[in-house]
Amino acid sequence: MLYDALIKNISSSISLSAEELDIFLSMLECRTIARGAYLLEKGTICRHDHYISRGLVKVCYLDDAGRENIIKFAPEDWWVVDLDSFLNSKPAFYFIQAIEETEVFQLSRAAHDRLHSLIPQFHIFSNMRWQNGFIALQHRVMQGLSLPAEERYQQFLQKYPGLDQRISQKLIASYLGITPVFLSMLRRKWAHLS
Amino acid sequence: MLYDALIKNISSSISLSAEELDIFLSMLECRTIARGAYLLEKGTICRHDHYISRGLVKVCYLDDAGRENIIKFAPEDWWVVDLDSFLNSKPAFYFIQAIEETEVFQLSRAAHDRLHSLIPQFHIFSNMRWQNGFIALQHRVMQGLSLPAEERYQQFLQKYPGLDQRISQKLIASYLGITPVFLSMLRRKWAHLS
DNA sequence: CGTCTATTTGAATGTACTCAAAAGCGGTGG
DNA sequence: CCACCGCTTTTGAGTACATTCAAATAGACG
Repeated sequence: MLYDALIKNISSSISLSAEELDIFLSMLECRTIARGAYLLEKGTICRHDHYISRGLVKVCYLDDAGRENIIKFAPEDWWVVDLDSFLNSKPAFYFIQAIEETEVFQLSRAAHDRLHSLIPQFHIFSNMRWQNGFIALQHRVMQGLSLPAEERYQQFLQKYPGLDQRISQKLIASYLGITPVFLSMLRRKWAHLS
Repeated sequence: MLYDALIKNISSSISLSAEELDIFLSMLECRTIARGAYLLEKGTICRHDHYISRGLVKVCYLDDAGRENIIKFAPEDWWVVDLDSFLNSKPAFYFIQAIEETEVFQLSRAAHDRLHSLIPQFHIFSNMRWQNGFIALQHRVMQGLSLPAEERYQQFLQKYPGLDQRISQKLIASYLGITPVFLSMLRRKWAHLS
């Protein structure tokens, strides 16, 4: 069924009754966005939380020099939002763009709030989500500080298995915080060694 | 009073009744640790969540080369824990050490769980804490990827006002992900420019 | 087939590191 | 009070990692 993966996703942290599940599902809007289209544009307010049911998006920001930096990929079964913008109704610092044609279930801020007050279990779900998100992100800070690009690439492969086959090197380089030119040089070196 | 700052800290996200506050405070243990002593040692399980009421600690890990890297400072009024270790009873990857003589209020995992089931508002508090933590950390990932050391230093000053006066350059360098030698060179350059 | 973008390659440059040594500074004991 | 010890900071030289700019090549898409 359409919602199978999402239900499984939610159920890994909380157990909802059939009615509660219905309430939750009824709040979702389904949307399909084309390759290259934006789920969130920089400077606008992030009005929805998104669950990716099919496809792939990237979360990016532009640095002072105008270069695009990818802070996260979200393939199937990932949740994605600009948290600061969503919670605090601030203009988004990040933008979210589809790398492939993507299908999302989205939850508005109003629905999100209603959900938490109607079904307190969702507080637990949110807790899990952001605590785990924090742990994963801390791990990434650590890598960024101490590992050379070569090992960050390995970590990328671990975190997003198979994703290297789905996206361009340019995007991988942007995620790793190096230039595509330098990534290309590394790959040549690796090819030579094997 | 002893708990004033802590109560204010909690009250910024939730409103507790006097009884609830009593329950919370009664669960805390107060502890003083000497300069250089450990609040958490690498490899042991992080059994407490800590609120720093006085002093200053650092959260670090050792990289493959055995170098110490600081991922966060926690001065007065900050909370600090190795979340992954605390939640999942894993051996801690990080260690937490006092830079100055430090006084903490600590909450055991059992107390933490009891608190959340007795007073559901604490779910909201945790949510706030980790969502805000996530936002701040994401900001740090971003810096690590795209900003040069010089601008990371500026961000450090903003995040921890006055802390540069309290700690050695060695520690700042470790937080910024550069060597003390290189930081010293930067400072010479800055002094020359002004 | 032609156009647009991604990737590769090369050369020159810049940023940050290592190693080594000297200088500064704070605390301790005689 | 001074001398010494250990640790931090500074300085210098040489090196490694990653960047920029530019140009050539390869791929993808209409």
